[in-house]
Amino acid sequence: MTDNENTQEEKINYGQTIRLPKTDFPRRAGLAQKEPQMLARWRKMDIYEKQRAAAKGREKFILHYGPPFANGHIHMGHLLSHTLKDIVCRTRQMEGFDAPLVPGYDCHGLPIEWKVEEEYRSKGRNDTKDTDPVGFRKACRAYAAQWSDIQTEELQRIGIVGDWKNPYSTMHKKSEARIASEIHKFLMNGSLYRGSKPVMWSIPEQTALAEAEVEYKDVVSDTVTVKFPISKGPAEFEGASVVIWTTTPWTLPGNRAIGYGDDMDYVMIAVSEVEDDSQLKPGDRILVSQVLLPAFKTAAGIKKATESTPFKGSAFHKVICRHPLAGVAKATESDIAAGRGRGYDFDVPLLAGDFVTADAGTGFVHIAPGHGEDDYALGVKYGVEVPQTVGGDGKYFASVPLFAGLEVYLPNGKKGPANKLVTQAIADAGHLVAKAQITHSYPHSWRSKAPVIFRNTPQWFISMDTNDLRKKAVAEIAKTRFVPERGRNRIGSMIEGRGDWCVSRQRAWGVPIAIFVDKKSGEALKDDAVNRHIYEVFEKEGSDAWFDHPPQFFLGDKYKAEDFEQVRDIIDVWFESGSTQGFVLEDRPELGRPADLYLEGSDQHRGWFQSSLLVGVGSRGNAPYKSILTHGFILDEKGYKMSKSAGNGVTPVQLMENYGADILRLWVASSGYTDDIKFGENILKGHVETYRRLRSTFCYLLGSLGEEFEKAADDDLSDLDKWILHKLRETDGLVKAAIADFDFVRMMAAVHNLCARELSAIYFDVCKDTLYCDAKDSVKRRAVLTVLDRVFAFLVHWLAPVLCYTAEEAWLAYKGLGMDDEKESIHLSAYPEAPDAWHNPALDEKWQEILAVRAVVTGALEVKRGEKVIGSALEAAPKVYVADTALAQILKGVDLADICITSGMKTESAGQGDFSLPDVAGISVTVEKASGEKCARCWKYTEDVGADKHHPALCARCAGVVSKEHPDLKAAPEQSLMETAESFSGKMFF
RNA sequence: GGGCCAGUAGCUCAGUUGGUUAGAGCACGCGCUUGAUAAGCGUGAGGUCGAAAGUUCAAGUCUUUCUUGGCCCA
Repeated sequence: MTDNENTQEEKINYGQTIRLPKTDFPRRAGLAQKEPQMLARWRKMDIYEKQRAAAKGREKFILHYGPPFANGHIHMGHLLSHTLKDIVCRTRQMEGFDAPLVPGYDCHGLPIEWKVEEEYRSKGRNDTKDTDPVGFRKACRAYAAQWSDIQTEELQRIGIVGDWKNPYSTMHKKSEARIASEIHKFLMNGSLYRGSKPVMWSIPEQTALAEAEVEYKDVVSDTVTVKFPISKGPAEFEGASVVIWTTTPWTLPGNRAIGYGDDMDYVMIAVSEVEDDSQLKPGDRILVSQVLLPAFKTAAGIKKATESTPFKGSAFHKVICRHPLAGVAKATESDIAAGRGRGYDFDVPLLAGDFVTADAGTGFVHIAPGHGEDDYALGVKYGVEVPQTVGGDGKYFASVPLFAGLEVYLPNGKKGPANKLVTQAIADAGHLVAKAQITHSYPHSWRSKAPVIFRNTPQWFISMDTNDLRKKAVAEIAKTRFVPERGRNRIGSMIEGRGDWCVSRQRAWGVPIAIFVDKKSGEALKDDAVNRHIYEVFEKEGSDAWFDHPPQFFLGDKYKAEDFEQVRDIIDVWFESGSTQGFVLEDRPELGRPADLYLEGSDQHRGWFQSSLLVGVGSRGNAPYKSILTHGFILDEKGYKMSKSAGNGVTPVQLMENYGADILRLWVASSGYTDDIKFGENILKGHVETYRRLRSTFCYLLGSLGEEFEKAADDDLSDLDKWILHKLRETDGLVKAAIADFDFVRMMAAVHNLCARELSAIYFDVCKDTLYCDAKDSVKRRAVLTVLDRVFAFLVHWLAPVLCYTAEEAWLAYKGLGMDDEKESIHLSAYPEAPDAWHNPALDEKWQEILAVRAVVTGALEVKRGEKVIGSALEAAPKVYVADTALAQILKGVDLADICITSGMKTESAGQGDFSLPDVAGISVTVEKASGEKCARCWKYTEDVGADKHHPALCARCAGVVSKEHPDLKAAPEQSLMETAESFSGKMFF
């Protein structure tokens, strides 16, 4: 080689003659900037409407969207739930269903009522929800509307495709009319009844309070220990007394039972010596918890007593006591007329309660069913009377013997005389054992700071059993598909164990229980005509009408308003949400009932899934859904519950601005929603890496597919090409199966694995030489391009439901369209078909063997690379020793050098190479350096470099291609490189 | 306190009816390439499967207890 030749060769940059991938689809995503543009384009082209039009007449897949509460910005939970809904709808739509999504908002309810009250106060307004209910409701409506709009923006930013121009709302007039009429259905079929229930009640505010409206503060309370003499029971208990301890003596007139623990240990003591100031006498026999006995003796002033052997609480089964005030109240005629003639002469049964503990007191719990949750539940369970003893004004009702009209608490929230007088009465009756004071935590009104009382109030209930609601609901659960399956058990046990549904709330912001009660009979008015009238008025005016018009307006001519009480309670918001099956599924023409799927967080087993089931079964006889999908909750990176501060610290909106919605969507799709999901920026960063791989796969495909080419015939595909088609079909099968199971982790894993293993590491790598260096129109090259085209088609569709922005971007790049296009969208496209002809398990098996050989070769190359014998694999020409003749035959049929990207390859049937892998038996490899020279264009070492005198630096193959495709380009000194490059720029790639 | 559920490499997940040495991708270390280059390829190291006991020839898988965490209740 002379110096002159060298100079000439260096002038030709053959790199200009190879076809490197080229595309406008950038490797760096820039999602935060690009996504809003894409979103604007989708809105402009009205993608949702286009989807509907494209899918018109197709079988429907109906996901019923549960309404988020219109109060505040969206949080990570919304992101999870909505993204899952979106992925479900998009996959079904691509499968060929018409999958509409109608979003909606839950607009009524306490939190909004609160916020508006707060606004009223901060503005110093004098009107309240009581003085101007309609004005107050208007303010609530405006508040909910404002947040609905904000959430609409935020949810769309995630990429949720749905009817955002026309969402449903629980506060629409039609919705309110429907909600009221759903209640009427329960009224008419006899399931709705008026009962009573203890609620937390604030006397200064004259209102019931929800758990969220109370705060617990330490207060000093009077405590009393009281004897209840046993009146009926086993002989050994005769003459003995049970003792209870309570911090609310004022509830003792409401006592109707005593709770004990079945498995707790009790003793009977006989008092023999007492302190001077003790209320007990020698000879008294007392039943008390064994562990609490020492404390009891101290409290009661007992010096000496004998103890029985301990026994279990189950011994108290069917034991009856007398009330400590029995026989004290004398019945007058007016007492008898008022229904209190018995005084306190009733049985006080001992009942087993699982809430009884030996933590404090005596091991017996005083049960006043009108004054506590446990008490009420236990009372109802055993059919014990639930007396009403204290009114909303904090005074005992006139019907309460001895204490009628007495104040428990004063209107200013201070203690009334009740505790003192009740205690005195019991002492007078000889049943007070001890009194004291303790400091303990007690609920107070969050607003007035006054202590609350538990009091029984009239409420409206839907019976679980009158019309077999429970039984039918359980039967419907058996017919429903649950994803994951354990949801069935969870909701089932809740339905089986739950009490009647309390649907009334003493609130201002919601739909009223629009019914009338006959003042004489106390019965609710059941008249279809009245109900219809109410419905029609609500439909026209909204449920504000209930507070706007006089009762007579609704009652019509048939009834007189003065004979009826207009119920002004508000319907439980859960009942409203349960009614969406009416005003959304049934009323929206594009939807239908039952829905194919309800999808929400697992907390909705008690919430929406249950309320929808009960409304559906109670009014229509069946469940409103065919299947239920539940997802877990979002935890922080350590697996702990998201704290408020952390939750507020990172909002989906901020994350989308930093990472892009597609990254978050990928995180959702890649996380197993059947359990709780951990979230944090480090976790997100992991998914960013996955995104990069997927994106760079798109990038490479688009770069290769940018040119026009004639598709190759099936017969022209190589075995490797066909194997990729087999893998494509196989992956498609995995994707479709995963979609059927709503298992998006599996779906993404299948797609990502294909990209990383078969495509990037094998096919793309192996085919580079063909794509870059072979003649443009060579069959081999066109075959690869044909396969890549298929690969792109599948990949972009597989990913579109998850990476909705990126897939669209890739799709537009593929079609050569820009953002100004308003017709094309991957989201209007269906999954491509993978022909059965691609299925080729025999070929797959063959390639598994070939790839095993490849693994040995790359292993051997790695050793030589470590020894600095070679750098690039193209510097090597390994010898492969194959003992197995069948495998040797297979290897003969393929170009193993190409597959291993080496310059040469020899296979030997006998002998032993230097390197082998324990997992691959019968294969060994010796790496030798490739002979010949390095081709300046394809970089392979071949013996035929320099065969073409015009291109002395090229191998025969490359020289042929260059001569044909670039006839002007010769190793001629007068032609400049730059001119050459310009002469084929433009036609080369596009 | 009760009901339901979960705990497999640093991270995200597989692990079929109990059956060889528990897998994948990502991250990490090392090397190659510099013609997918804020890319690509190869290769290596990482797990007492939350803990303990039990059943079994054999346990990530079945049983019990404990522990940590979650949801819903009380």
